[in-house]
Amino acid sequence: MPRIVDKEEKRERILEAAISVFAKKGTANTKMAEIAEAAEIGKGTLYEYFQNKEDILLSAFMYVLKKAEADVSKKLAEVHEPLEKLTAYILVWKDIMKSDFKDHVEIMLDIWAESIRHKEETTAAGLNRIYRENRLLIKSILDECLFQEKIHPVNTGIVASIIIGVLDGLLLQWIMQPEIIDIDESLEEIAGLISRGLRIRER
Amino acid sequence: MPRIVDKEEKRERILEAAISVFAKKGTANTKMAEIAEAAEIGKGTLYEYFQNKEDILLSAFMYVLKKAEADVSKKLAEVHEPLEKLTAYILVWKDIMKSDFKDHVEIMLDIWAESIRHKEETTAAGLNRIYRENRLLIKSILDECLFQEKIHPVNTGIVASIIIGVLDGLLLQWIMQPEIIDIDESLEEIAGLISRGLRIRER
Amino acid sequence: MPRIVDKEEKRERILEAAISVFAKKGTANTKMAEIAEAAEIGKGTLYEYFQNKEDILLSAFMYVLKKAEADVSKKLAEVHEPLEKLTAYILVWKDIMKSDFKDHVEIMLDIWAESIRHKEETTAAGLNRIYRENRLLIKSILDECLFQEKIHPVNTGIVASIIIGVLDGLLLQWIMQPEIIDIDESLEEIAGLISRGLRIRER
Amino acid sequence: MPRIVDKEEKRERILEAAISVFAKKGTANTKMAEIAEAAEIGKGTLYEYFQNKEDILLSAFMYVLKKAEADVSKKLAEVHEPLEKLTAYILVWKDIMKSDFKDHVEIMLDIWAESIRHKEETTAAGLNRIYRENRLLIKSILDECLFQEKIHPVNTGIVASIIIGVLDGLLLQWIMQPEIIDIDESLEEIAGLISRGLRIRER
DNA sequence: GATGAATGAGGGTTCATTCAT
DNA sequence: GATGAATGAACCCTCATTCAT
Repeated sequence: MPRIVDKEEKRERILEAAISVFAKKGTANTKMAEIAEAAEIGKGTLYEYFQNKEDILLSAFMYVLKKAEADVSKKLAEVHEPLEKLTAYILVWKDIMKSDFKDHVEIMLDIWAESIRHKEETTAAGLNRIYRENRLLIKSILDECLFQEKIHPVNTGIVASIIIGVLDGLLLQWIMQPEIIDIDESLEEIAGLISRGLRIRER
Repeated sequence: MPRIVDKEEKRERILEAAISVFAKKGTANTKMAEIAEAAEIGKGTLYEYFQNKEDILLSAFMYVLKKAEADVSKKLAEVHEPLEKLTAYILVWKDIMKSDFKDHVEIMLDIWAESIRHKEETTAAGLNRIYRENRLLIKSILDECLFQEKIHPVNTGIVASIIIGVLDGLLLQWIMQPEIIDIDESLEEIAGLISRGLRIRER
Repeated sequence: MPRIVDKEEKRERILEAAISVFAKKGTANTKMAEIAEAAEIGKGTLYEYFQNKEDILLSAFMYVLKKAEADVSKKLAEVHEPLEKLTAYILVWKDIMKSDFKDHVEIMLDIWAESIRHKEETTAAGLNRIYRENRLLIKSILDECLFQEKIHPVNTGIVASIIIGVLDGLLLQWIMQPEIIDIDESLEEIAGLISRGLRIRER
Repeated sequence: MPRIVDKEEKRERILEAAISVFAKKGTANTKMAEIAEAAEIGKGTLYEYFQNKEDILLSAFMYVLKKAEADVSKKLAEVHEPLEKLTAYILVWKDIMKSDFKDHVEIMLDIWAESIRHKEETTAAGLNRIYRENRLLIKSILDECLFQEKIHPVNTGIVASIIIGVLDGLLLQWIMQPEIIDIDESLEEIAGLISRGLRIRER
């Protein structure tokens, strides 16, 4: 009997190696040989675990998102008051951003760019699903706030997009100019703005 | 000196052709031959006007930004009241987004992604300069608002980042899912949020 | 010594699997993995029974020829009159052609092509031996006919080549356009032509 | 203006180089780099004239056949008596065989083998067309012989197949064992056999 | 003995760039 | 100045073979 290998675990090891190379070189400039070298396996072995480069890229992307999603749901489950949930959501993203996600985001940009062009295909579908799910999540939190009369009446769907948008947008600026953007202070300011903009002041 | 005008004009014609191909295919998947064909010139001629592919990409990028910048300054010059300026800024971007800029943005994502990796180089420098300038522009508007006691005391630099961020972030979502994001309504809601969040209510 | 029998039998099972894959895909396009799968064994096991791909190909070829040769000698042994032997020879080949040999021939073409280039090597030697033996077989039949004054005086060696040639040639056409070539009628016509061309009419 | 090139002529130069390499190495073992080297051009240039390796192979094949076809029709045009036409047909093939066609045939075998597997595709279609056309040509000659009562009544279609078959079959044997097969004598014997087998003896 | 995970040499193809005309 | 024919470095992927278990 041949070598026994935990295929799933090795697949993840390869993905993590791939992600670090993608992040450093850019997806288009990353050679299969480099991924193999980073994963400390032979070039050919990559093809035992993935169909081709595209498949590695997509898988890396999904891998990153799954991890982030897991973080988010875990943190949100700890909070119950809806307005606090909103704040919690923003703060989880702050943590994710400040973790190794920073590297990951660099890949996501490549995939974003690619997705925009191939709007119908699987990669784009994955990204779109993520956005949709996050919008729905935030919208449901906002709806609950609204139901409990904690916030002014607003189009909660649109505000959800806006909240996601501001997180993405700040992330971009921070990635490009980390020395200029103070991510902690910025996200607190956002939380404040949203509070003041949305919350009904109790007297 | 008509020669020079001709040269410059042809360069721009090539850039516009390049942009449309970049937008359709993605910068990495765009071949020099395709740019040449779109510009209705010979492959070799490209090298009379640009040093190499990289140069075309960077030039295309700068070309797009210059146009957008010109739009912004023209519109802002028409308004004088600082809070209105803020609204005007947002609305100009709405117009830019809804114009052919949509194609351009798809290129910018590629360049964004590339810039993030080559933080020190010219391309990234260009992008960073744009962000810095826009942040400063908005900050100065906010500072004026503050000086005139139109808004609550906030860290105007950070709020500037946030405003740019939310515009970028919404743009991304809109590009990917134009049928879901209502860009007009969203931007109005943003204006509202910022108003309510910042403005000092006169009695 | 049952071990040896098992080994030999497994070898043949592998060969038959290999032949069916070679026939379907062509020798050059057949992968070792495909042979292993068809033989329902592991890839590595192939190398327990054969030195390498080349060895499998050559062995498959020899295996096919041995079976055909056995058929021919068995049938010829049943006939004794020399002119009838000639007809019998042709008819055996008709049966062989119409059996699973059709698949086998597709392999032989590959080997033919390969043999032509490596005229000195083993594969070619095998093929040449077969041709030589068959020519000699037919020549001896013809010589006997001649001795018994059943046929006109001809160069029996050359006529032997011609008879083999026409069988090969028809086989090729039939393989390629089975719906156009009626192999039964054709071979009967050949028998007729040879008869009329060679036989001395008794009065 | 760039280099001016007779594309059609260069294409043929490449084909002839390709044929000589195919003949020496076998189609499957021939590397694009080798073809390029033989044609004294760069590897990339091959792709200016052909879509891919397959295309070169098919084109080489057609090129060979076109030349042979031209030879045949030219020779047949010189003869008018139908029985002589038959002999002429056989003798032209003898000449073709003895010319550089020998190399070409080695390629044809590869294509034959490949065609047999891909019965529906273009390569096979080309080969089948050639066979059909040659069968029809010979059949029409035989039909004329029959009409002029020069030969016994036979199924001319089948006899046409047989004649082609015997030429192919002898060619194969001759290619593999040129020192054993005397192609001149063999073809004369064939002509004799056909004569005696078909011709009505005038008294 | 049997296996299939691992490998890397090798080959087809692409494409930015050059340069003769 | 303009062109596109020519080029070859570079890269993705295949697959025969090895070898640890």
